[in-house]
Amino acid sequence: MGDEPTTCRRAEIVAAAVRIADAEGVDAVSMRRLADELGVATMTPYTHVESKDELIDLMRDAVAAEMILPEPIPDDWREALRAIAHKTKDAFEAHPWSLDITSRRPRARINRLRHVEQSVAIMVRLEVAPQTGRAILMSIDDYVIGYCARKRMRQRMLDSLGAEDKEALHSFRDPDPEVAAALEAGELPLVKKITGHRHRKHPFGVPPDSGFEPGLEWLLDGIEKTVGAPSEGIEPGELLTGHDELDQRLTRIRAEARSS
Amino acid sequence: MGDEPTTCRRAEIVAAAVRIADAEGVDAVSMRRLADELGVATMTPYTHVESKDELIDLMRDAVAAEMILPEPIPDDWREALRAIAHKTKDAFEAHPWSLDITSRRPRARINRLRHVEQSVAIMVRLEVAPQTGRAILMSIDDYVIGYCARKRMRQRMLDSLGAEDKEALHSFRDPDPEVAAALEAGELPLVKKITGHRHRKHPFGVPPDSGFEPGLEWLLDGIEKTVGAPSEGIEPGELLTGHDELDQRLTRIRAEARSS
DNA sequence: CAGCGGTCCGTACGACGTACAGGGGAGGCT
DNA sequence: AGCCTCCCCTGTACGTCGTACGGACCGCTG
Repeated sequence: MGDEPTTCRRAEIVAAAVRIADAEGVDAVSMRRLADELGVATMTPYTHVESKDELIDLMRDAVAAEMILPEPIPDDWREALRAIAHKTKDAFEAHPWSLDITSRRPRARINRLRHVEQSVAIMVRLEVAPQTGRAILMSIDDYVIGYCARKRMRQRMLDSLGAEDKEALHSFRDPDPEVAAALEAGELPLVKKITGHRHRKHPFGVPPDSGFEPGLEWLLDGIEKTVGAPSEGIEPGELLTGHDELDQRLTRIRAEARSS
Repeated sequence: MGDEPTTCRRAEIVAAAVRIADAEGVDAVSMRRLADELGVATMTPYTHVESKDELIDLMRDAVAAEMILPEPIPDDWREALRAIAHKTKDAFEAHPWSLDITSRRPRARINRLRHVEQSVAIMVRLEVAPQTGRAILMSIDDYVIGYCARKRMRQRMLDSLGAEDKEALHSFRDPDPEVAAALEAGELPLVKKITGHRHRKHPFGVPPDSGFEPGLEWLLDGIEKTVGAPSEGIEPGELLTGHDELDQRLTRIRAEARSS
């Protein structure tokens, strides 16, 4: 008992996969390439990893490890949430591929849970209602994820423009026939104005990123308005429980367990 | 001139692809399956669509079409932004697969531009500084995307739990050896409390969704604080221009075009 | 009539995820 | 010692994917 067996092997495999993804993009991560990287036969990784799907899940959790804030966490709730948000953003930006892949059967893994633990700890000190605490954490997470995802797409747009630049003239007037027609027809006047009325450069510019901070601060401002008037205190154990179906089931099961 | 050729064929192909994705998931969308759906040979769709990558881009733009708000747009900026945000969320939720796929070379397509046009129109009436307007739109977009992406992942977690339920006992004690060990060792006390201390059910519950509205309203609250004190008026054409590299280049090019 | 551009088809190739049937070595039994 | 069992590793093989390519057909214009 307590042998913790495959763990270190898994960790090596995942680390190799992350290394490949960082260096060559996530498309380069195939089981064969991964096995090569590890110096083993093609099928060997399957001894430690259930499927490629699980590998993806583990790779994403490896990124989640970098979202964990080093202690001590700031006392001020706003500063603490901001720090976590930035740390999360940095992790995504360091491994942008993690936004391009999704596991078909994701599970709660250790590093994501550690991340949750940290966040919940902040809410517990805040003493807001459970639902409010949940909503605060999730809204911030959502914003961060969305920001990183959109920024990632923006980067890809720039990359593909850059690639087409080399082909010179071709890129000028090959936006998309529908778009060109719409611009010509006077639909999209604002877009047209914004991107320049002549087809200089790509007929649409990729708008500059307006940054991470403004949205985050607005969100925190809005939250502060709510938190300013705190409701009754909470039992931490209630923090993530609520009133959807699964949750009711879990609550019921737990109650039964307690009474038996 | 003005023959608008392949458009309708492309539209049919994309519509078929969307139909398959809605009914059977994106993984079912292969070029062979798509060709079957259309009653043509495997390679025929390639006559109208450059690659599968472009198909993905077009499929996502098809979803973007559903983000467009029917006129008239509310006069109140806050109500208008809220309406667009909800419409966007609804579109993603109607086609959740669009969050699972990414085109490697995305381009600005007609429906996304129409969506941008609508959003920008609201900002123009607001008369905030260009950078502010951009930041407002992007922060809301980011939040919506993040919310939908996270909700999507949550759904998949529930699905896979449901699938494992059928396998009865197996699902109870097979969370992830690392997670089990951490819970046992007293790391993650809050997570443990939240999810029930015994391994009844999965040792972690999937927390209930706290909903779309709270975060959106907080964000709007924060924005309202900024908008309340408007800066100098703007020229709409400047709205999406700013100070990153690409943008400076575009601005310069436009200035040259104007002075010549 | 020939030529040509656009649409459609069939075959074929390389890469992918992974099922499956073995091989070999370490540890616990008799 | 001999044997059995379990685990880690391996090689081959199958089905599916995206798509390159060469050719067939069809309605133009010359």
